[in-house]
Amino acid sequence: MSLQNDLTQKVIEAVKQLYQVELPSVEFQPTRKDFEGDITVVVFPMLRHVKGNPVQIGTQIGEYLVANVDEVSKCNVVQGFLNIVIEDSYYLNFFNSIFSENDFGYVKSQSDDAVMVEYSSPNTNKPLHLGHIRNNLLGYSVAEILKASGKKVYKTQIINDRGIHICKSMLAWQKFGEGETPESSGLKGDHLVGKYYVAFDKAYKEQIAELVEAGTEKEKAEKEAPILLEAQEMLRKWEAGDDEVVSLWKKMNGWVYEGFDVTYKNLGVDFDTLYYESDTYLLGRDVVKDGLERGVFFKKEDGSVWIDLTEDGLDEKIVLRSDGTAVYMTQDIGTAIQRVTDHPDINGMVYTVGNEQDYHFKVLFLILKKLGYSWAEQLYHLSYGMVDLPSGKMKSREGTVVDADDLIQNMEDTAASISQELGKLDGYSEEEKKQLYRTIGLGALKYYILKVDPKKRILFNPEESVDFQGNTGPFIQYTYARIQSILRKADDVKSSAVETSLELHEKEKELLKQIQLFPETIQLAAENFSPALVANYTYDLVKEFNSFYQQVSILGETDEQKKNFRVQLSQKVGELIQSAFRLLGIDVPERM
RNA sequence: GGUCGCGUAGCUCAGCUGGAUAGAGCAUCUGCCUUCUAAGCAGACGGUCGAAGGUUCGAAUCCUUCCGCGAUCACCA
Repeated sequence: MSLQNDLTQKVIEAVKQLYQVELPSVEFQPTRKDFEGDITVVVFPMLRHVKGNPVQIGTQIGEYLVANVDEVSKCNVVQGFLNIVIEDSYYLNFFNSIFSENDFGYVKSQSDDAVMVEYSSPNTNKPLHLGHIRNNLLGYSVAEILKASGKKVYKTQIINDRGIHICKSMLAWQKFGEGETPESSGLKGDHLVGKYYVAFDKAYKEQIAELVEAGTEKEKAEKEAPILLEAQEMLRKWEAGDDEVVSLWKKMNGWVYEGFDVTYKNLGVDFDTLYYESDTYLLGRDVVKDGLERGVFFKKEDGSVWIDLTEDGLDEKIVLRSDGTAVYMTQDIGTAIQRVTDHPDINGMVYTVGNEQDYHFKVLFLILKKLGYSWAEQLYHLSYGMVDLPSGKMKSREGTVVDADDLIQNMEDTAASISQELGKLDGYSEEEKKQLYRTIGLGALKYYILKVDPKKRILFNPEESVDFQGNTGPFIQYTYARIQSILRKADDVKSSAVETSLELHEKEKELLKQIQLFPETIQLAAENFSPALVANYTYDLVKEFNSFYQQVSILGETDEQKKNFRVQLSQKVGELIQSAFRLLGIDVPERM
């Protein structure tokens, strides 16, 4: 029951009365700041149904609305735009109706269907970096937004714990590690394993160079370097279940998981269920065999199995090797089906994976559709742009990465030094301060990443670092802290309803309009899988509040009614900031 | 070469699926702290929305072509 719906009916009614024509719809937009009014009806589209000049039509409709709709106090027409002024009492009524509502804007009833959101899904041979951070923040936030829009959500990740990459780390550790453990070296587990991944690559490159020196062709050398052959042998042993290899694998993966857990905790992300590639990599083969019988797939002479997607504008794609083993695609088919088996209420999945895999997911979704799964219509690849450095792509092997743990620490340090300079934290214990620096540092980082459209690539310049002023997380957190300060001083916040006869200040009215937009913002963000919409909404809200705060005295107001309303309004804005930021996984501070 | 994505102020980004004079932040410059937190507010400066056509009363937004950047086209994952 929004104002717009009401007005739509009234405008249709007006046109029917005036011109005996039934309009299919009415187009609205917020009134531009330079004109008087709150909401604007665009007259132009009506010209298809009503003959006449737009100004005249607008004027007549406006007169009708003023006469027949209580909330409309006056109207004016500029060109083909009918600007409508809404009564203050309408906004005050709206405010009263939501004031005591918790989590205003969230849909509280939960759908029966569930959505599974996959994100993170790292390899277990190296620590997480800035690219993973974008992935994690996006996935987590989209999951929270979907929840707030009324969906049941499972958060998951598939951990790529097997394959040649982890064997490389294992082998290098065996060769050069001398028994080093996280305990013995004090190194975080994932960093320790990553160190040996880099060591492997170094040794591998040296061997290639030696072979080339001795006259081998480069391409051949890359395939025949002894250390690579050893790693491949190790993978074969792992697949055969060799005790020694498997136990080393378990040990080193264990170190990595401990390290990841710390990073996830620092980032504030979590998962409901986990899948491990070592459990799922064999899945999918039966499905392919079944699909082969049903003619979805076809077999080539060498025994490999393919799907022909040329009619869909794609190519042929392999789904089973000639030796009968699974490829990446087979696995993903199997895993998807497994997930629905495990959680029968799933009707839809979101895969948070970089845009370099656009093609893979296009194919995957198409295959699942062709296999006839009803839920295959509800799959979405949350594709995001890479995070690049000024020097180019990040590469773990070459050490040109922005490490996740380092970056988080960095942000906290910056927050700490700014905070200390400002010196507003008298009375805070060291522990409280540390907590606050973390809140602000992470707030800056998370907002910085989430405010941009997922599709766009981000160029991250470590030198310039992330801002703390302007359109940033700390700016919004600061506004929240200010509001809390007011609320602490206004010890007697009345929860009683506000008199609807109050005359609104322009800034108050703008704030109320912005508040009204929150529910639809959440829905829009959910439909578009875009945390950026929530971030930008919050920024607009906060800007509006700061402007209000600057121009209007809250606690200094002598009229008790007005003062009480302003305090209540501030409180509500604070709550909104908090719940919007919760959707982004960002905390808000009581002081800063 | 085929396919997909991106291109808006010096820099970083918005622009609600076609509406009025394209908006913010950073940077530069100017004001505002004996009054609720100046990580703030108010203002100035800054644009042929990559280019050219087309559709429309109306285009940054939709269509076509071209240019630039990126990704992808593996019996790797």
